[in-house]
Amino acid sequence: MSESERSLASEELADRLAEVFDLVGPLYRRAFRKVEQDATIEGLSVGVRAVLTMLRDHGPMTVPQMGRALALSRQFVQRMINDAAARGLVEFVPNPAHKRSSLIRLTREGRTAITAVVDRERAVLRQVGGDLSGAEVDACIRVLSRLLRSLDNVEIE
Amino acid sequence: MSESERSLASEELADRLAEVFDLVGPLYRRAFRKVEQDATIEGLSVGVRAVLTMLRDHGPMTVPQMGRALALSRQFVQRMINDAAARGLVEFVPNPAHKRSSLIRLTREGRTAITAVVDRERAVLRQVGGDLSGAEVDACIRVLSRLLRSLDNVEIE
DNA sequence: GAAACAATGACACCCTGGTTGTCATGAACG
DNA sequence: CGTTCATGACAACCAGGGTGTCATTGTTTC
Repeated sequence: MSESERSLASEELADRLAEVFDLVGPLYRRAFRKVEQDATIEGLSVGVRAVLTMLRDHGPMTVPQMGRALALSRQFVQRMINDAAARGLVEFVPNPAHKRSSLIRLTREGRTAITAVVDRERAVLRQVGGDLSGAEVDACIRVLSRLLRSLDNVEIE
Repeated sequence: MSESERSLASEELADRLAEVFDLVGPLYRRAFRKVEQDATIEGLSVGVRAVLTMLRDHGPMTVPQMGRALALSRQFVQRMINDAAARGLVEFVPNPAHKRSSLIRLTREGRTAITAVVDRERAVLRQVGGDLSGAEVDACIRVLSRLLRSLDNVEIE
């Protein structure tokens, strides 16, 4: 592959990736509203919903860890966690690694609540799937993950 | 494929799609910040940037059309457009179809500004592309489009 | 053509997600 | 140790974005 061909290809790829970003905005907003409608039934704000799902999929973690994983400021996550803790959805357990920063763990109530929300969302997604193949969805996940990781380094370079 | 197999498959597909959504949130936030840093150089807010790209890719459209396309309220889009118009980035041209609602069109200044922003973003994306294949990106676009469309109907059904 | 209805623009108000800044404290590490 | 780094707590603030309302102008239907 010649130099010009390569740059042409990466040129076009960049265009397609831009298209991906153009989809992410609207998709985020629509999903946001859907989640908002949906999670408020359990009395969860969008922010709380996000941290609870994180804990559900990832097991106990510290607040700063979650902030990084969700691309949210640690202070914001802290607020969400404090809120969740005040409602008994989440509890603090000692962290063997860092003594100051305790691990956050779902309580049984928390697990119940977030599971209810997520299950309801999954029910919607099941009908959505339609003719999408597993391979396509996998590719999508790979592309998005890659984009996510690359935006991490934006400030560094 | 038996009934149980099909439902198993759609069950699993739903899980993967949920994964996609979990990526959309962080990705949106990171991209948002990147755009913020980037577009403020031209003095464009994120909202203005969104409507200008829309006009750039799609040609002249009315405010309500853009609202639907971007999953934003028509009032919000209107504000962005008025803002853009006040700075001469955009102009109103008579709409043959609807007499009240004029078409919004990029001015030359607007095109210049948005092109500068988008080009700078593309430069970043070019390096990001890496080992992603065109097919993967296409699949990603298809999946996201599908999700977007399906969330449209959420309130209807 | 008039009357009813739908869509647009304009303006005001509000909510909340999310950041930044600061400070004090406790951990890690030379 | 002293210093530096990470965490929690709290406050202030910003801006994206929605909703509600009104007047106006189209559009439609009888």
